Amino acid sequence: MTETRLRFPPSPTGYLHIGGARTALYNWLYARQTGGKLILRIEDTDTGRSSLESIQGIIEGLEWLGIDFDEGPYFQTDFEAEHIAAAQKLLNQGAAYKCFCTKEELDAKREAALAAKKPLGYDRTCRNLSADEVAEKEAAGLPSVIRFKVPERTGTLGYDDRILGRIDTNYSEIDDFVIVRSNGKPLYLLCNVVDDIRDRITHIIRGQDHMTNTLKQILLYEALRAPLPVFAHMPLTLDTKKAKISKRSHGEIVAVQFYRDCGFLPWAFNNFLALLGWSAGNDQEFYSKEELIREFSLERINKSSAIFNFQKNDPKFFTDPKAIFINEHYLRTMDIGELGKMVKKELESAGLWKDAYDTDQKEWYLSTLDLIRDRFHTLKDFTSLGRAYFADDFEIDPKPLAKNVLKYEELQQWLPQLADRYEKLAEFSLEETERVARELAEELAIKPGVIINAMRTVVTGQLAGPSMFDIIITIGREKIVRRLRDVGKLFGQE
RNA sequence: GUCCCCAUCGUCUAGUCAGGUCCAGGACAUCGGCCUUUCACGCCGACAACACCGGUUCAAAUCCGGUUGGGGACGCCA
Repeated sequence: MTETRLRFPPSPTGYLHIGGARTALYNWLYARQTGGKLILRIEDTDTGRSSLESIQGIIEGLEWLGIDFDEGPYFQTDFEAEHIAAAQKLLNQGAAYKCFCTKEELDAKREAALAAKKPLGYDRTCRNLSADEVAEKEAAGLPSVIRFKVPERTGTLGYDDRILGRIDTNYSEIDDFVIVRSNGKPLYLLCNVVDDIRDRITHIIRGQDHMTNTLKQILLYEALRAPLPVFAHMPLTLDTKKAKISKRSHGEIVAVQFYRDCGFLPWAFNNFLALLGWSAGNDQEFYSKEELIREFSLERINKSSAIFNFQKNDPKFFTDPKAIFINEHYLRTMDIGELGKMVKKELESAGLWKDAYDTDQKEWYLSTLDLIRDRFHTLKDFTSLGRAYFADDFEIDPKPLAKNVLKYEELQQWLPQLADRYEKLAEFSLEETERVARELAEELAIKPGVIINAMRTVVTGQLAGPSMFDIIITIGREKIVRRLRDVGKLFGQE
């Protein structure tokens, strides 16, 4: 069997969004599974809309996800000569023709057809122009485009889609499409095929929005006498109103970059994306990279489109809840050393990183992460909710402040009292710190919870967290004592 | 308007090809409960779907037809 060769051909007109990322992922998965190659090709023939920043953003997005390619990036505009040569070849062999209809004429016809509720296709006005007529128009300086001449055939044109099954369409439904602009620049339908032929692409996995393009492109393959690749049209990703996801109408919530910036784990996001439209046929929902590569199959991709169920304005579920759930799962089960590297970057950019965390304090650093990660949703939480573990200048959440601290005036005496006892403790251990705290509560005839919860808020700034005495040991005697003694500050005193 | 694709809980889905084991299973979310110094995890439980109508069959979520609904395409964009 020949090597499988797949490609991901984004047009650099914006950032990488989740639909594109999912397409890239499925192509990558299939290439890796079959031991084939994945090619990145930047389709920048729309010079008006393509931008360098966009190219950069797309490559960064793929890098972040860990979707690596074997060839490229190639740039479509580098192969313009080939595209034009192909168009010329088609023209010479009578498979294409020059069309002198102006944009204005075509727009008017389209509008009229729309108004009359008639089909919108090109009416083939220029298809049967004689050589003399063409020469005459050219002599008059009229600009022309090159159109592909859809063969005059009865019956249907079809192909076997690896996801959808057999697809058949009447030839009469296919328009004579433009392959070269009047300014001489080749267009997508042609470029894409010429490049795929040159790159020896064997499998084209792309969105269902390309289905009509596929029909036209099959005709191009035939006219160019090239073997047909396998086609697989993936379901589209829709928004909660069931409209196609697009950069323009949805903004950052659909950008891969947004998830990177929100502290998602790259593999968790891939895992989520993979499940948006595919399942192995069982209940498994967490896959290692190796497992997913092994289990993935085109045939098990769903036919129906999937909704990216993102929410907004919710502090916890700021996107699809399932994406967050999967992220949380990886956050608390992944190798702690790996997590340490990721959190390091977060701490660094927050100015909280200490080099000792990589050396003397490495053990402390990793065990602290292990202690606090259970309650976190993203990598960002380590520097926000978890700030008190790495710095002294943390915020106190107003809610627990009112509920656990300000409610009891006497804490201004109790907590410093506890601090004194902790300071004198011979053995600053889990058991001893807990015993002393409970002892104090008993002496004061209050519930241990009052002391413990107040302590949590004062020491971590949070309403919730790990077991209080684990926190005490982790943060250490000195800081604990200081923070407990400073409780008065919270009551607005000095 | 024309053509194409699709149709199971709010969302992601299993089951559909090879009809019976499905008064439809799992997960997320939601709501209860347990656990607990808090919160989370975990565990237990609840809520919740075969779009509709016909046909075939002893039997249909599964096969067939139609209807409805949703999506996509119809560019000198990609």
